[in-house]
Amino acid sequence: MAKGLPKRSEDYSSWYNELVKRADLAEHSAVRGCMVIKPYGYAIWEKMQAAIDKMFKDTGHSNAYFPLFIPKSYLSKEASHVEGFAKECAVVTHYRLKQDPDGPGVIVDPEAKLEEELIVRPTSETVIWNTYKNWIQSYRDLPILVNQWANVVRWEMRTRLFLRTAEFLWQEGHTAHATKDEAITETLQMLEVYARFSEDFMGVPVIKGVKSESERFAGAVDTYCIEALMQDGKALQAGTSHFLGQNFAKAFDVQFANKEGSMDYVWGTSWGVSTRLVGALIMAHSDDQGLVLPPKLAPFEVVIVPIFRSEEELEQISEKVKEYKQALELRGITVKFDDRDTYKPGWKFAEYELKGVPLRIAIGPRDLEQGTVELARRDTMTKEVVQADTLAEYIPRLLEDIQKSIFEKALAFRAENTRTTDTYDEFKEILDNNGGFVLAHWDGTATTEARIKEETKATIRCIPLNAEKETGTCIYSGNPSDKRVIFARSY
RNA sequence: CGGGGUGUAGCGCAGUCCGGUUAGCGUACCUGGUUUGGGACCAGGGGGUCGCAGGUUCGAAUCCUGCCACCCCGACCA
Repeated sequence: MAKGLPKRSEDYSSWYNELVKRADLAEHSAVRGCMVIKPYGYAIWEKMQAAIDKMFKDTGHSNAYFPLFIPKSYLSKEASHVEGFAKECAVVTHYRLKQDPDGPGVIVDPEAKLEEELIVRPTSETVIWNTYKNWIQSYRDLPILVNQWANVVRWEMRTRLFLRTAEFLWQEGHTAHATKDEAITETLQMLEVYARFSEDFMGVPVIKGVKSESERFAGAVDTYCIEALMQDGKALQAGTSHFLGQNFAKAFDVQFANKEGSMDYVWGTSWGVSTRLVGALIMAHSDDQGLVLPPKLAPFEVVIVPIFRSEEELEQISEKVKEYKQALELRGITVKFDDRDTYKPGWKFAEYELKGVPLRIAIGPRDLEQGTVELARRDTMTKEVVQADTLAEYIPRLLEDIQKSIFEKALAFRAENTRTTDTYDEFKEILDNNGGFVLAHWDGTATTEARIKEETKATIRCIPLNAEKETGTCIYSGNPSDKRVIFARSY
């Protein structure tokens, strides 16, 4: 039977790629480095968007939209920002095509060269700050709390479905504030929003922290992040929130008259999460059977599979199913009834397991007689027969339980794969044998960080916000350190 | 851009070393029948510029030359 996925434990990479394709989430496009997100995969992203967007609205943010193209000169206004992004940008140089005089097809019209090249946005700080300059005169215009849902392009050399593609979908929030404190508060608030989303909706536990200087966003004063651990022991940065200081305000000359009547530069933040979260979701929970989706993000939470021999039997079942389905939908549960006669029940079972549907109800003649249904949980792969009239009551609780236990399983996995060490030898041994997060002392220098990265491929994922003060010595240099940081190999 | 690999039916592959009828297998697809509580079975059927271009040869998926594409590992990164 050639239907199974590659084993997760044997070849994580193939397992992931196969799963993404077989669960109908996405595929590589013919266009270099780009991805086609298929309807089922996109439905998950839409669920994420809806939940995240609501959290933004609840914290006072509004959506807006800024241009896809950035004039080259904008990008060069903030020195470190350019340096960070210049290498990976797509550039528009012409605005017209014409018939090829030497044959069929079209060529770029050399007459139609742009005066100034346009960069396809890799991120929008520059266009947005250029716009904010016109929006802000006085402290009364502040704060500006804006988010945009958009696509961005980064010409990555190597791509992986959802985790790294040349074009990806994301949201980027860009806020402007009158004071430093307010901007920092905003930065941390949004980090908290991301952490809550990840844990409460995705069921993925994360560590909140701040990036070391070398991992910092180009143009930021501080980059905060949430770091998640995948099942292969590698870390994944799931979201970032940047305190920009006055860097972009200075680069774009965004000043305002403060209460005291003097001019001051605006303080900024930016923060984002992307379709990479779908990748995180897949890698955090799925198994050899396929995807495991937390109910809150599943395109549908329950699938009903009828088991029938004849048209009449299907009709009888369908009648009951309509009843059950309605009762569940009244409770806000999304239900899909798959009454196709072109696929057999066993095939459907396997298919919905591959797609990670949290709960499956099977109902056949036997159940009709006894007023029962068979309930199967995707996360634990357990089955039980329950009285149909208890469903409306029982399923909402069960879904909550699934949501919770998926998170707890991931949390337990992280706990098992988080280790503490004080020696470099053990550090290397842990990375090679177990992977996962390694808590170790670091002397705070970029040199040490770079050496460790070079020798072990592990990077400092973050300096945890809740790190306890603890004196120790750097595992690499032996120099003093006052707290442990998190190392891991990462995506 | 460096190192390795692969291009043959929608997908996965064999065949290439050592050239030889009509290019094959699994799966998917279509038709008919029997089936249906864990990816059904039987029978029949359709589907191929063998990555592209050129060359060698009576004859090329197979040998030679050039090109292209994709994948994996590295550098870059949400």
